[in-house]
Amino acid sequence: MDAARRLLEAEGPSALSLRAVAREAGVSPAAPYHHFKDKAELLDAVAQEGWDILGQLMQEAKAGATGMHQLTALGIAYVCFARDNPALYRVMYDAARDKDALPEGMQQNKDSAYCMVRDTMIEHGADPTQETHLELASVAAWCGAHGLAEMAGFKQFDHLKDALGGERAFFDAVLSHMGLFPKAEPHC
Amino acid sequence: MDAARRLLEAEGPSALSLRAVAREAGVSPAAPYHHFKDKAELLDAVAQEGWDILGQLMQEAKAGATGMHQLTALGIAYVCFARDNPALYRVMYDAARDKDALPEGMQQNKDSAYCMVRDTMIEHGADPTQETHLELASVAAWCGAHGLAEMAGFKQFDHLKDALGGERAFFDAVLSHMGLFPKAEPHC
DNA sequence: TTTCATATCTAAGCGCCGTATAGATGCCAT
DNA sequence: ATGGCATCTATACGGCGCTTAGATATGAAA
Repeated sequence: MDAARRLLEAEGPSALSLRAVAREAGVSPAAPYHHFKDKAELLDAVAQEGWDILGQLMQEAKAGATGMHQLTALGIAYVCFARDNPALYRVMYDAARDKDALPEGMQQNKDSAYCMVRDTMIEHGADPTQETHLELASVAAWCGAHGLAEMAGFKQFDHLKDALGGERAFFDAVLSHMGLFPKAEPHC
Repeated sequence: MDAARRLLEAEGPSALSLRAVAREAGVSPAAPYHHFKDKAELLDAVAQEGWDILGQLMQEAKAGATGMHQLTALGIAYVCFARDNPALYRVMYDAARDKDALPEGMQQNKDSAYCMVRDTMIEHGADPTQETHLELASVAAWCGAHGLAEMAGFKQFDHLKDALGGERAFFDAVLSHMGLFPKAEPHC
């Protein structure tokens, strides 16, 4: 898995073949099959690690903000993670797509990130008895952040980033345009 | 390209190999190379067709709504397209990602869809002189719709769809939670 | 009508991929 | 000392993207 993460960072997701991972780890092409059922299971494990790391980053971001700004901090942390680890982020979503159910650990890590959004909304005014409305708001926030995360790297937006004074400001502006994220404090 | 589209619908994007396309078309594995430089170029062509179709659907959706609801109609049309053509939608974004510049025709088709959002905002009150704000709003709407489009198929949301009385209502609710899309009219 | 360029295709092969099988090696508890 | 277990290798199969070399048809020019 170390080899897989190394390869992913260095060469991107298209270079992440089982054989390449084995080469990087210095073992034969068949060796990984004694640890993972198939390639998908290896990718699942990498993805789960990714959700774990993302969860920690979001936790830290939340701790570094106050009030409703915590929500924006979560969103920014989410998008920055995707920008800094584009290949890993894609593996994480590829693993989640086209699957009836996620592997246990991955579902847990993913849920914990989602629940952080939900909990933050409750802590700052959302009515926890209006379950449907609360979930909708969380899902909308998640969708918005995910959409921005996927597009964050598009060259098309470079002039907007410049006009706003940086990528960070761009993320903040887009998120705050979606009703759910208040404009962030200027620091960090 | 007909063979490619057929395969894409029938077997999903992972089955879309050049050789499979050639088989489906009834020619040798090398034949496609006389029409496309490589596999990516074939996928680009398929993606461009996809943007074209999506643009038409959005145009029709806009024509079928009035006032600010046109914006929601665009969003719903976008998300429904992704739900009905998940494999094609992925090819479209995979072709757009990891590329410095899109092929000419694809960029045009993609821009025309984007401009429809922008224009609709201007037609219904957005100030066209505030260029940056206008673009931000359009980008935010695009991100939100894309995020929802990618997650539309997640099993996790099934209970929400049920609670709201259908997928369509779910899309509408999520989009309207993002500040930019007013709640749609009940029909269609 | 012959000739020749062009478009389209096939056949064969390269190296890489995911995966399966069979067997080797080392370690640890009995 | 022995047997089970975890880990690994060697080898092979078919599919993949792609390349090269050569075949076939078509249509314009001579």
